[in-house]
Amino acid sequence: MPRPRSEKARQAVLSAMRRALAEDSYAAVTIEGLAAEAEVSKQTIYRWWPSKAAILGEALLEGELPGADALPMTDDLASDLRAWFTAVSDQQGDSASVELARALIAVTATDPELGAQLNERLAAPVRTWVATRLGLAREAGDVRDDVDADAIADQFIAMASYAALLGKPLSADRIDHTVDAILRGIGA
Amino acid sequence: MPRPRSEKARQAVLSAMRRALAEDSYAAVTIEGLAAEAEVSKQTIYRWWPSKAAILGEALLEGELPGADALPMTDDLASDLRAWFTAVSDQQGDSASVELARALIAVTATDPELGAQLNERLAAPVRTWVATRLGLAREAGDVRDDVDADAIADQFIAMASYAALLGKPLSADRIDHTVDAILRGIGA
Amino acid sequence: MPRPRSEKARQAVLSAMRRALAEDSYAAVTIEGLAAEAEVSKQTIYRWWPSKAAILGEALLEGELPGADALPMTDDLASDLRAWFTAVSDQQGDSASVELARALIAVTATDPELGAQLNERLAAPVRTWVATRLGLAREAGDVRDDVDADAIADQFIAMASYAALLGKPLSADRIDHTVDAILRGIGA
Amino acid sequence: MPRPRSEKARQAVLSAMRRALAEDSYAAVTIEGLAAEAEVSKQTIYRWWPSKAAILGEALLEGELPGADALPMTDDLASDLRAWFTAVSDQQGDSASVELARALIAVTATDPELGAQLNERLAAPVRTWVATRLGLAREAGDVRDDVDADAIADQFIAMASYAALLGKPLSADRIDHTVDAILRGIGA
DNA sequence: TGGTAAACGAGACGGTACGTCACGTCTTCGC
DNA sequence: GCGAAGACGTGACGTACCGTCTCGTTTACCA
Repeated sequence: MPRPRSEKARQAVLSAMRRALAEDSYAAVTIEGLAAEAEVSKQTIYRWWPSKAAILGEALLEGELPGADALPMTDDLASDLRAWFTAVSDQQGDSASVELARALIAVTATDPELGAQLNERLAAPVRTWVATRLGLAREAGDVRDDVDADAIADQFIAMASYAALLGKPLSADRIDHTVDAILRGIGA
Repeated sequence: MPRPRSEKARQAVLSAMRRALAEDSYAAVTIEGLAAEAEVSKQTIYRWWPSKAAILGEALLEGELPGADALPMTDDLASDLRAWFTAVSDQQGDSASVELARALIAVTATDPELGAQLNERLAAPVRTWVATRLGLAREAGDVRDDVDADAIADQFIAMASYAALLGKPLSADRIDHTVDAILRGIGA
Repeated sequence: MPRPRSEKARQAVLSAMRRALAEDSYAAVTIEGLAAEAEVSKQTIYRWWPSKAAILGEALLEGELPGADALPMTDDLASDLRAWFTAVSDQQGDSASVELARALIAVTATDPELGAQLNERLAAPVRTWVATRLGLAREAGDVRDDVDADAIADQFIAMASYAALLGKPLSADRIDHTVDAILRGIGA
Repeated sequence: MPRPRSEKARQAVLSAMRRALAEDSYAAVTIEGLAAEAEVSKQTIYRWWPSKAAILGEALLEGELPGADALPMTDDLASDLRAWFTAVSDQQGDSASVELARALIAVTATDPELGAQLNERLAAPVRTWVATRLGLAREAGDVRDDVDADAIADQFIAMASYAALLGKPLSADRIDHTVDAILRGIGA
C-alpha cells in the first residue's frame, strides 16, 4: 500500500556507482559519496542494498557485461575466437570498462561468496557461447570429441580478467599466437 | 647515534599482516589492528611503510610466493606442467595461501601500479621457469620453434589467479585436460 | 462528505504518549514510536498535531493534572494546606505522575511559549483554589489583608515542580514545617 | 607517555556549549554542532564526555553558577534576602543565564540522576549561605530556633528555578512581599 | 444505495544527527 | 633519538527519527 520503490532513485544510485568507478578505484568509492552524487539519501541506499558490493553487482548486471557482449558466431572458428579476444582487448582500452572489471575483481577478492554469484552471471554468456560455438565446430569435425568447453571458457575469462587486472590488454600478436595454440590444442 | 630500525618490529608487522589475512579479507585488515597485533606503535608502521599495500607487498616478498615455489624440471614436460598445476591446486587447498593470493589481487585491483610491481616480482620465477623448461623442450624438438613462453606463463598465472580468486582450485581432471591441450597447442 | 477525524486514533496517540512517558524520559519519546505504539500512521499524527510537545499538552489536559485534583476546602486552613502538599507528595510517589510532570517541565524548558500556555492551564485551578481559600481565611480574619494569593500559589507550584523534577517528594515533616512557616508568614 | 589531553580543546567545547545555549534551546544543541563550533573533532568530544548533558554539567561547574554568586552577608537579614532575590531576578534578565538555567532543568528532567548531581553542586553554595546566614540570625535572636535552613534554601531555589523556567523573573514588589512573608514565617 | 472525498495504515523519500571506527599526523615520555 | 602510547582532526560507517510525500483502502456523508 505504501509508495512504491522509486525506480529513479535506484537508477541514480547505479549510475552514480558507474560514474564513481570511472574516476576512482572501487575501494575509494563510498556510500556517502554515492548518495551525494545520486542525490539520494543514505537511508535509501541502505534500505535496498546490503552492501557497496551489492550495488556494484546490480550495476554490473544492468550495464553491459565486460567482455560478454561480443559473441561472434560465423563459420570460421579461428576468426570467431580472434574476434572475441580482440573485442575484449579493445574494451580494455576504455578505462571505464577496465575499472568496472577491476571493481568486480576487488569485490570478489573481498567477498568471494558474492563474487562467485556475480561471476556466475557475468561468465554465463561467455560459457554458453563457447559451448555452442565449440559444439558446432565439433559437429563439423574441426574439434576433438573430448574437448571441455567449460575449461576453455574459464581459460578465456581468466586471461581476460588477468589482463584487465594488470591493465595490459592482449596485443594483436599475442591474440594470434594464443588462438593458434588453442586451436591446435583442441583441433581434431 | 640514532637507534637503528628495529628488525623485530618489522618482522612483527609482516607476521601480523600474514596472520590477519589468514582470518580476514585484505579489505578488513586495518593498520590500527596490525599495530595492536604486532605490539608496535602506529607511528612505527607509518614511518617505514607508505601504505597497507606496501606492507602486504613486503610480507609477500619475504614469505613464500603462492604458486612459485614448486618449479619442477624433470625430463618429462607433460609431467612437469602437471606437477606445477597440481602444486598450485594443492596450495589453494590451504586457505591462508588463498587469502594471500586474494590480497595480492585486491591490492592490484585498487592500486594497479603497485600491483604490477608485485606481480612482476612474484611472476618472474614462474616466467623464467616456463622459459627455461620450454627452451629445453624446444631443443629436444618436443615444442614448436615459434612458441611464446611469456604468453604461456601468463596464461598459467592467469588461470592460477582466477582459481584462487574464486576459491575453486583446478581439479585433477581439468589439469590433465588442460595440460594435454597446451602440449598439443605448443607441440612440434 | 469526507470521513471525520477518528477519535479512536486520537485517543490511541494520547494514550501512547502517556504510556511512553511512564517508561522513558520525554526526550526519549519519538513520534515514530508513538505511531507504532498507537498503531497509527505517522501521517495521522502530523495531520493533527504540530509537534511532540503539542501531543504532550493535549495528553496532559485530557488526563489528570498533576497536583491539581485535590483542592481541599474545609474550615481549617492549616489542614487544607497540609492536605494539598500531602496529596502532591503522595502523587509524586507514583512514577508515572512524576514523569508526566517532568515531561511538562522538559517541554517548557525547550519551548517556553508552549510551556507557559500549558502552565497557565494546569496551574489555574491551583491558583483559583489558593485565591478562594485564602479569601475565605481573610474574611475569617485568619490572614493578613495584604496577602498576595498568586504569589503564594506560585510558590506552592514552584515547590511541587522542583520536588517532582528532582524526584524528592516533600517529607511529612518538611510539609509541616513549611505550612507552619507559611501560615505565620501570612497570618493576621 | 602519550600526548596529554588538550586543555584548549576542552575549553573550546565548554565555551561552544555556552555560546550554543545562548542562541538555542538545550534540545537544539547537537554534539555535531558543538564540534564544528569548537573546531574540535566529534571523536574528541566522545573521548572525554559520555553525553551532551555531561558537557553542560562541566560547563556549568566551570562557569558562573546561576544565582549562586551573590551571597550577601550584611547584618540586616531582610535586606540580605531581598538582595539575593534581586540578584537572581536581575540575572534572569540576561537571556544567556536564563537559557543556562533552562538547560540545567531540561537535563534534570531527562536524566534525573545527573541532574541531581548537578543540582547538588550548584545548590550547595546557596544552601550553605542560607544555613550560615540564618544561623547568625538565630544567634541574634531574630529567628526561631526550629527553623529548617535547608527547607528555606530549597524554597528559594525552587522559586528561582520556576521563574527561570517560565522566563518570568520575580518583580520587585513580589520580592518584597515574599521576603516579608518569609521573615514573618521564620522570625522569633 | 451508490459515489465521493477526506481520513486512514503503510512506508518510501531526502535529510540531520547519532555514536563508532580507522585514517594519518602530532606530541610526550621512557629506554 | 627510536619507539610505545595515545590524543588530535578528518571523514565514512550504518542507524534512528525527522517531517513530507505518495500509495491503496476504508468509511461516513450526500445525492
